[in-house]
Amino acid sequence: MDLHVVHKPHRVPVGNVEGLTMRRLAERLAVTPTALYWHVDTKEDVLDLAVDHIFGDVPVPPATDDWRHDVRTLVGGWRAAMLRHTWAPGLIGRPMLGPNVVARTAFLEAALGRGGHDGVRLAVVTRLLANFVIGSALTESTWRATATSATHGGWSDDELFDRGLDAILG
Amino acid sequence: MDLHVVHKPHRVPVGNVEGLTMRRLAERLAVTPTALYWHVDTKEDVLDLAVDHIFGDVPVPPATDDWRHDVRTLVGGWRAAMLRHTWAPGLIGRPMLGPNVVARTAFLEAALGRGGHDGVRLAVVTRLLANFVIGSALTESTWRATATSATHGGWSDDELFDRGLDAILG
DNA sequence: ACCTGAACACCGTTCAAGT
DNA sequence: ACCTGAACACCGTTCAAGT
Repeated sequence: MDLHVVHKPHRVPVGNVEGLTMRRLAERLAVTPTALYWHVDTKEDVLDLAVDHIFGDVPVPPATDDWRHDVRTLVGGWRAAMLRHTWAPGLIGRPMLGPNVVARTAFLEAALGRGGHDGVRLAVVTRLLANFVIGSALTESTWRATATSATHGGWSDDELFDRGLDAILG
Repeated sequence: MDLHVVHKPHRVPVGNVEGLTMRRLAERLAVTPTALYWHVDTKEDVLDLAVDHIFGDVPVPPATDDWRHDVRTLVGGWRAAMLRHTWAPGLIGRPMLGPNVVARTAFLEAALGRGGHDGVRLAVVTRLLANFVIGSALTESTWRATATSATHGGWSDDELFDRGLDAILG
C-alpha cells in the first residue's frame, strides 16, 4: 500500500450535497425518514428534483432583437444560479432532463436560431455554450470552496467567463 | 404481489465514485479499513489522489510547430481520459491541483502561447478550453450512464466536441 | 513505522403495521 | 392515502493496542 498525499489545501465540503441526507431532510419536514419513501423511490429522485429546481431559478428573459444579448442573459443567469446554489456542482453529474432545463435549452436554441445558426452549427454552439457554463460553474465554485484564492492573474472569474462568451459568440 | 420480496442488497455500481469506499478499498489492498488512516487523513485525500491519477493518463505529446494540433491532442486526450474513467465526473467537483494536472495545464498554456496568446487572451482561452472539456466529459458520461441514447440529432459527441474546438481555436 | 479490533455515530432502504 | 418503528446492511473515522 503506497499512498502519497501530494497536496492538502484546506477544504470545506462543497456545498450541501454531501450533507443532503434522507434522514436530515425528513427531520426538516418534521417527518420520519421512512415516510419519504412513500413520495419518492430513492434518494436519486430527490437529487433529480433538486437539480431541476435550481434551473427554475434561471430567469428566462423576453426575447429581444439582439440574439447575442439574449444568449448572454440566459447563460449568465444559468451560471449565476449554479454558483448561488453551492451544491449544484455535485448535482450536475446527473441527467438534466426536467422541464425547467428543457425550457432554458429551448430558449437558448431559439436565440441562436435567430442568430442564423441551424443544423450542425446550432448543435455545436449549443453544446459549446452549455458545457462551458457547466464547466465554469463547477470549477469556480470548487475553487471558491477551497478558499485557496490563488488569483492566478489579475482577472476575475466574471471577466474571464464574459470574454469566453465573446470568443464563442464572435 | 410485490416482486421485491427479498431484501435488496445495496446497488454497487463498480467504477464510480459512489462505490469508492474506504472499506472496499481496504479490502482490495488486503488490509483493514482502519489501516488506511495511517497513510491518509481522510477519504477526501484518496479522492484527490484518484483525480490526479486520472490526469496522469492524459498523454502529454511532444510539442510540434502546429500549436493548434498540440492543443487539440492534449484536450482530446483529456476528454478521453475523463470518459474512460466513468467515475471522473463525480470527482471533478474538487480541486485539480496535483502535479499531473499542473503539467497538462502548463503544456496547454505553452501551446496557446506559441499561437500568439498572452495576457488576458491566454487566460480566457485556457479557461474556455478547460471548462469546455470538463463540461463535455461530465454531461457526455452522464448521458452515457443513463443510457437514454436520445441522439438529439445526427451528430456524434465526438463530432460536436471537435467542432466546438474549431469554434474556439478559429 | 505500520497494522488490527472494537467501537461510535452515522447512512439509505425495506418491511410490517398503524391511521 | 400517508405515516411510524424497528431492523438490515452498510458507511467514515477514532482510539487503544499490537508488531
